[in-house]
Amino acid sequence: MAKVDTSLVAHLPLFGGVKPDDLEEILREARSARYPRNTAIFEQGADATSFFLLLHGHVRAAKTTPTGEQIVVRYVAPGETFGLAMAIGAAHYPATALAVDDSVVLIWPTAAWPRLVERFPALAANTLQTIGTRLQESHTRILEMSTQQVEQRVAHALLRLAKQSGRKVDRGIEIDFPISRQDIAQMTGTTLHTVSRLLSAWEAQGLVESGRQRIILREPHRLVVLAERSADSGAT
Amino acid sequence: MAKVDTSLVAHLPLFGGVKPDDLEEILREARSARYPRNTAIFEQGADATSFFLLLHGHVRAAKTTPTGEQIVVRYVAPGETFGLAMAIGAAHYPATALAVDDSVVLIWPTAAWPRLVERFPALAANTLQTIGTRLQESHTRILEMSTQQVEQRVAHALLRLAKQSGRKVDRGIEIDFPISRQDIAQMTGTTLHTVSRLLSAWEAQGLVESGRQRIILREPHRLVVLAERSADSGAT
DNA sequence: CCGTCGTTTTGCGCTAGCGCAAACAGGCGG
DNA sequence: CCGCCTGTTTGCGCTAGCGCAAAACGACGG
Repeated sequence: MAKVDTSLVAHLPLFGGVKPDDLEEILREARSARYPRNTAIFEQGADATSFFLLLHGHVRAAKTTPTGEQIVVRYVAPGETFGLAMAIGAAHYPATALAVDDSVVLIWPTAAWPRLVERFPALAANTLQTIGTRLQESHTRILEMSTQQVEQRVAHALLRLAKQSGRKVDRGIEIDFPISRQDIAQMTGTTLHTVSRLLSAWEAQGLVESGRQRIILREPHRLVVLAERSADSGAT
Repeated sequence: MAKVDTSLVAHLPLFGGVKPDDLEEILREARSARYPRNTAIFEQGADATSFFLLLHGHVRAAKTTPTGEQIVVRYVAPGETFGLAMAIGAAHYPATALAVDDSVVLIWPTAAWPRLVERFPALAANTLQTIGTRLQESHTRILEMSTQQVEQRVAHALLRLAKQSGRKVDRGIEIDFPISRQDIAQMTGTTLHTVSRLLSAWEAQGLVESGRQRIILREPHRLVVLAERSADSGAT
């Protein structure tokens, strides 16, 4: 079904140390699918029947509390895997995945994972690496939430998004997918109101330029300074 | 050097699916060491020369910011691995490990990991599982920090500690290692003052009993109720 | 038994950021 | 072109929890 050229994915971390022929075999087990903007790829709590590799687009992974509050776990960029519930021994997806942009993914059945790992141990090693990196990032996020003010956290979040999915435009660096104030609030543990106020203030200072689900960093360097600042003085 | 009986560790998750003979071989590569209470096992930022398996005692993994603030990443219980920097592709330890109680650990040189994984792929799979679980827990913690009040977070933290390392005593469940108000604050993203106030209030209500680096949950069930509560009424 | 040091308790004032509410704006479908 | 829907902005008041400070406590070594 899926006719994916190996050269498109061979360089991805997931396939590091995998021989071309093997890669071909691995890809044979996958199918590809397209998800239009704002469609769910899987829901939190659903059976983890598949795992995914994002080829194009952007996906938001979000976790919901029993009472309905949400946090954004991460944004998935092209080339990254997601929905790896099985690799970590979970039978159900721990989060919801939503295509925030028209997206194309490769899909493997969860059931294929044990066999693949046995035949190609590099997959396990690479995945371990990936998950480990994410764990690190989670810890960093916890550290930030524990020790930094909202302003610093939001600045860091924007800088990270720009680094991961920034597109150079004439005015600066634009975050390359639709993202709302609410989303940013859910990444940083604050409210959309506070994010809105911050962005307004930053816009007035020429630090950013933003609109509906759209943010451009005009002066990344000044934003870095702001993000680094510990807990002192106010506006310029 | 280390004469560790395989039967002591064979049942641990890390060695799931490893044959007894293989286990013997794996253990031959390890040495054991004892760390007295309040000694560092490794420091954040140091070269990740070894990885560890805790046999007895308790270890606190903590991360420090450039400005000196700390958070507790987790408490390691006997049977758990720690210092897995290499498995996740980090050359340096991302946190500091401190023996909070007299502790005994098995130590493998980081350099042995690739070879071990190659010979015993189950190790990689098991470690992936472990790291995956920790990632989940991190996300849960982020969710809590984003959506819950301090009181709920502290209650959850205590319940988790009790579950992981609780010892049944006549009065209730005691957390089985020395832990200060400050430590709990660093686990929940608050201050030792606030934790102290909460514990005082809970003690007055007979929920807990506590002293210097010592906490006993007297009414775990009522604490669960408290932890679950969303954001409403006050004291009894 | 006493002194010392780390931990805990508690009071008090303050403020970052939340919560609510209402107005506003931009893009899309009809 | 109009109306609607979703996202954004902004004002206002409030409070959870922080930060500082000081005192009390308790364990341990000498």
